Amino acid sequence: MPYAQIVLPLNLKGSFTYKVPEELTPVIQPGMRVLVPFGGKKIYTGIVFELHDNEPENFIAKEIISVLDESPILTEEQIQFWNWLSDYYLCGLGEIYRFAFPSSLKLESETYLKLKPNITVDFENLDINEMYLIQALEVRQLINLSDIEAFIPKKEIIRTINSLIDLQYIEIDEKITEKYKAKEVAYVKINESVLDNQNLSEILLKLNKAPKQRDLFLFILDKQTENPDIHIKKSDLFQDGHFGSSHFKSLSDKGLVEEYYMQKDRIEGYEGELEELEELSESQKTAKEEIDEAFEENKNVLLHGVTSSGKTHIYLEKIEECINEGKNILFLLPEISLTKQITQRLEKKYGRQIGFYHQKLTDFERVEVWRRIKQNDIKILIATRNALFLPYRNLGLIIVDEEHDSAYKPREVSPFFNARDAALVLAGFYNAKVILGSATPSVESYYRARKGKMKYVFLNERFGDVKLPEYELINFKEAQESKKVSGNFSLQLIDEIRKTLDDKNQVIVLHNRRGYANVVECESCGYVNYCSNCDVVMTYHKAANEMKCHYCGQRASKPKTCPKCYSENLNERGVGVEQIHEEVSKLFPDHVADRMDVDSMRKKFAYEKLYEKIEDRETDIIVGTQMISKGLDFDHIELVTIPKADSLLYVQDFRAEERAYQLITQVSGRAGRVSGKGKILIQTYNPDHSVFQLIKMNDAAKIYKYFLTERQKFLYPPFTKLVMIELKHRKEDRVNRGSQFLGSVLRKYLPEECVLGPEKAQIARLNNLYQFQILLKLPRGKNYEKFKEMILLSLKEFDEITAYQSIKKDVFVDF
DNA sequence: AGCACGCCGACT
DNA sequence: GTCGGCGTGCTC
Repeated sequence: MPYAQIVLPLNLKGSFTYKVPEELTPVIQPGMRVLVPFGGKKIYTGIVFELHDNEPENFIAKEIISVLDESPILTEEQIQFWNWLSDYYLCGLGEIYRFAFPSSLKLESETYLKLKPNITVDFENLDINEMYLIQALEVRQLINLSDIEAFIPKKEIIRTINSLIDLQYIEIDEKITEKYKAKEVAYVKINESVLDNQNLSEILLKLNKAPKQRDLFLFILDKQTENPDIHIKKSDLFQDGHFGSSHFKSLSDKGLVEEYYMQKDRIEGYEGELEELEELSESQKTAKEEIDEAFEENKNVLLHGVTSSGKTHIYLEKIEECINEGKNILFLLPEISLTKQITQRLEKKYGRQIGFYHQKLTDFERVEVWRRIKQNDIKILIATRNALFLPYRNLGLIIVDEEHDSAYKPREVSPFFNARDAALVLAGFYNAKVILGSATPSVESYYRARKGKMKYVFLNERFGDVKLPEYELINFKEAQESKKVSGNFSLQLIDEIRKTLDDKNQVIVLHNRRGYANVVECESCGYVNYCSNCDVVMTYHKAANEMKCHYCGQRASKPKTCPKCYSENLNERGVGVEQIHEEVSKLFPDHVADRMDVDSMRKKFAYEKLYEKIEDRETDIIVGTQMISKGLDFDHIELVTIPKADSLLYVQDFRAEERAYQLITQVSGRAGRVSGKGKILIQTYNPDHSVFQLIKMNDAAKIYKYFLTERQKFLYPPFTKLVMIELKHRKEDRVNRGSQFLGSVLRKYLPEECVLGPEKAQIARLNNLYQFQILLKLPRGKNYEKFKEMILLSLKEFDEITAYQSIKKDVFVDF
């Protein structure tokens, strides 16, 4: 098989064909990383996806420079998974590769070269470039590929390196990886196989000739048996000068002890005792049995458990079972800041078998987790969506917590995929099971479960007989008419808050809109402050005293007079959370009201500080955006209020009502977690709105039935498949015409009623790019695959027009 | 995606 | 006279 299909970390579709040099044919395998030249002077780390012997017809394949792995870094399951993602989400393998791998695992021209140790170079047979490079390496030891450009012509670089690697003079240095190693602390332990064999006396006998080594061995063994959960720092061994590192090295060479590296802060968490699980309540037991049944039938599970029903508890049981079967677990969360509770409970029990993987890790930390996963060193990985790409072995269970959360499919980063749906597919490749958990499942998952494609498990009670909170609707219109209001608060609402505060309990006020005022408008001439990069009005932030664009982040100072007509009558419209916070502070001057939104939480540890403040009950009222719906599990919050609930529904999105329901239900879950006397006050102009009425009834089956009926009526998912194509360009005219053209091509291949648009995007210009959208509403079922091929065909036809090539296209499947 | 090549305007 | 803007084409 002298040819290989290589995926490169570029946003190009498909793979590239390279020739496998003869000496590499015995070692190369799909899933391994290789170094390949690309486009004149660049070198990339690519991945072998396929080996074959079809000589390309239209070009001459370049040769693979070297193979970087001894065994495939991408498992077979991952290769299947990547192919699926690429097919399903219409994205390139290169994009997936880019996203999936930590950058140290895909070094490019930043890759460093070094001389092989102990070599004698025969300069006679080198050409001039090769000599330059060797000489440069003798002086500098490490050189990256870009540096080489300074003294070797670009076109000669690859050939020169190639030839020197062939001659065994130089090699690739993984310097970047090693550079980070210093940040970790070395720990030591007795080799596990030694402990298993139990033939200690034999070992000690052999060590008798080396008393220092024997003592050291015993010292480590002692510490380890004393408390198996403790980690022994390598540096501690040598502290009193009794042992030296050579003693340790000898032991390590004999295979008796080994060292391992960990981040320091990771270990500090779980020095406590092991915690046994509390027993499950009756309803939890039933739920767990239902899950067991489902797994036996090879079905995945949607665990719909109301807030505080103890879903985590059930997860823990399943995790334990899974570990006992020798399988590993992936625990997915929408964002890593939510790990607190689950981590605390798991760490006590599983200690060093837990790993974390998320967007905030440094590159080296990511590589470290890769290594540990590959070595089967992590049993439970707590992670965000980017962890779907790790080289798992033995994966037995994936838990997707808060499965409805939109953080599972962010719109900003390509490739665009929904981690929840991808997890289901990935699990399939590993023959692993999935539990999707949520108090407010997405309509799609609910439907899937109700259709029998997954098992639906409903946990309808809070743990420990705690009652669910009660909902009450306040008619703000009536309150206004009878003059029983103060600002945005009805007197009834104020009264309820006061009562709660008088009882020394805490109150949450939800207002899901950042800033102080949405718009600052000139009363004389109507001027409003637009962002210069986007077609969006800027929001006034009083706390920071500036105007902010919530889309591109641009900031500007707040005008004192109208920049157009110099009038001083600037009017603020649209209520933001800062304003609600201000009102609350004025209404309850004797109580502490804190604000929680992305703007006030930007400072380091701001979140932690506020969290503690709430925990210590130094804060009485927490005013915040949707941020407060997550992770705030406190015992003394008894009242949740939503003064301007209508704003949750005024969003132009077919999921707006679902989102509103989810947000309201999630914040509601913060109330009365212990007392069972939680109360939710929804203040609205439309108390008769179905969504509010249904929330008040607190009947999940009914509200999902309502959502599903609406979706069916207007042909939205889960009854159709949505694909959205977004086109962007700096020139409005260009992208306008381009999208018209693409629209006409799509209409040529797809049924007329399936193609909607193109239309200007809701934000017509973002970051100086004009955006147009085409929405495809496609039927589910067999035809869908055909239609998707038609989409690909249309995009290809579109790409053939050179004038449109500079238009950026993003395709969102399952929009 | 990145990069080279090539063709037009505003500068030492 | 050139520097540098970006439109276009190509990468196994």
